Amino acid sequence: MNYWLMKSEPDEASIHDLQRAGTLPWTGVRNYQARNFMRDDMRIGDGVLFYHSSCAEPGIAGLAEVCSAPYPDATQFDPASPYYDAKSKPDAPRWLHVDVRWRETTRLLALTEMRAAPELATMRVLERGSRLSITPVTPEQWQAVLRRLSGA
DNA sequence: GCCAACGTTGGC
DNA sequence: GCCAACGTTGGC
Repeated sequence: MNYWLMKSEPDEASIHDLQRAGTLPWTGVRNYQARNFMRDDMRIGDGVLFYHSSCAEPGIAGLAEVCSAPYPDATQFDPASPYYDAKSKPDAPRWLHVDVRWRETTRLLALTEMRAAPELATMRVLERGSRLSITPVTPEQWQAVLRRLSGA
């Protein structure tokens, strides 16, 4: 069992969108490191910290879980999609993704609070210059986030 | 394989 | 909108 932090712009897909939909395909990842995490290291049932980015109040907005094996991202073959990749061929898809299932919409654990929390200081997403949309989370970090969200 | 130019991310 | 950080591209 692994844990992850996954960034989404709430304008594109918020935790509320995920709650409504139940599950969503995590389309649009166009970074090799993030893709490799999904392709090589994610397992069904892995825990996901759902993070809102590029918005007024960035931070962790809920909990989710990986609910599919990796499979090709259809948007890479769609010329009308902003995620279209002309160099990717259907017989050798370059981009793939997993599906994610809603678990809980939490209070917002704001980025400012995350930065101020000593027990979260090691989180990859907080590293200077970190832009990766998917980062691994340790079991200790996961537990620390849950403790903080439960107000303990 | 180097590396400059360029593009993107994302907080502020 | 700014800009630091960093990934990607492409000429050589």
